[in-house]
Amino acid sequence: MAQTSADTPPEGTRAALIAAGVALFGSKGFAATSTREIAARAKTNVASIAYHFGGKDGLRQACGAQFAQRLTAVLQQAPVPADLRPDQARALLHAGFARVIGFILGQAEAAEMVSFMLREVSENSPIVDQVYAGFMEGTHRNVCALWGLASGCAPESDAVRLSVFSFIGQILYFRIGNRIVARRMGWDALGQGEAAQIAAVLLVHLDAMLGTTGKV
Amino acid sequence: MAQTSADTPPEGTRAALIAAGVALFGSKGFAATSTREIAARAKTNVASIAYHFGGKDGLRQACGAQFAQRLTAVLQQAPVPADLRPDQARALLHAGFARVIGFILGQAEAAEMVSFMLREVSENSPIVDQVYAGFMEGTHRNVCALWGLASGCAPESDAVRLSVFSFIGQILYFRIGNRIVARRMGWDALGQGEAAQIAAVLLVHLDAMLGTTGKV
DNA sequence: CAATTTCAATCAAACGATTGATTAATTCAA
DNA sequence: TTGAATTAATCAATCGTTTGATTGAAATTG
Repeated sequence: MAQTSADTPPEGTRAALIAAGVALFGSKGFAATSTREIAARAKTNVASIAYHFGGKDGLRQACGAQFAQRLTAVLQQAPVPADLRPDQARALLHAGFARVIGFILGQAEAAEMVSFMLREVSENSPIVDQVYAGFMEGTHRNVCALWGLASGCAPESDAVRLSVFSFIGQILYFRIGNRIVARRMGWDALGQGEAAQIAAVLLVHLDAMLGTTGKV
Repeated sequence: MAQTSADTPPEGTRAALIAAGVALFGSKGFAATSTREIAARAKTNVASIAYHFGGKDGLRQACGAQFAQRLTAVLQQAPVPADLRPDQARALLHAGFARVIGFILGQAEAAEMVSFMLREVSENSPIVDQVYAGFMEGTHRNVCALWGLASGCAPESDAVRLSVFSFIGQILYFRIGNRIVARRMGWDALGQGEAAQIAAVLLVHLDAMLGTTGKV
């Protein structure tokens, strides 16, 4: 077993395999990616996969773990003070979502990560359970707390929880369907400038949705 | 040849193979689905795939074609009159989206279809080109026309086009991430009742977004 | 200090299993 | 009888995994 400190910094073969795994699993799919192709991209031997992760499935799990770890770092969520004024909560939502949108739509790294997790979700993979319990639910709960304060609704009400999901869905759609959007918009690709333009529209939607949450 | 009218249950080997293909490609992915598994589900022989579609890739294309055909039938879009009043346009948007949401979130058939096309999109498959040119762009343009009339903005403005994409993204997210949503909401699954609850929230968002489109 | 052992890590090569595709024979309806 | 449709059997290619050998740097020993 690898006794290297499996942590943040560059690490060598193990990290290279995970990076190759996320990229290839994300773009081609788990089953469509051969272990030989992963090893080639990571500039190592096929047997390294079995050595470091026990097999192709082990590498898949490691990719899922790195997903949660990386996204947790981006979110850097702080506990929500309960005595926040609505405008303060709204400002925090704006800032937080602006950072998330910038990452999801602006960073090439995010494209691979989202694609990878998207596949896991649609295959109902056990990795999704880990990621959900590990950070998805907590993150969603925190956002709901802010959304509730900003909109004047109960944070855990159905309306708030569903609205938060809806807004996240808007962000992810532009990441997943970026080629379709780019074609329809006449863009060459979804780069930094286009991401900023989308972010501006989405933040307007955020205000609009906050103003009507719970008005069913 | 089997050229009878398209119905729900098996109508022939060809239709059974397409149905099996959409279901399996959608849930497991194209590469992860073997031709033998497809044949078994369609209750026929492996060689039937090559006979009817020329091979596995031919079946994939046929599945894509059926996707466009089926969704076109659901959308049943009529040309948009140019002299529509804003409230009439808004009413048409409400009705149309309500029907689409009901189909996407309420029909089990839609789950397979969306999963199938989702994979094609994230693999940047040539099938996406056909579906985009065949009906995606035209449909989006029609919705933009209504959205522009209802919001008072130019139909082909960046704000309108991006807002329409955003709203579609909300719908698709609940279809794709239905298991995550269900878990967070405490639901057993996403059934008819839950779909109606989501639809209510989304239609509120529609009004909210229509009111602020172009107010960047 | 030098010689030896230990061990994580990587490699080329090979394994059995499964893949999509093909073939020739057979069935079935008109 | 004829042509379309289906079948069982087989093909080469590729899959994930395993194996035994090799490396170089620590750890141990004399």
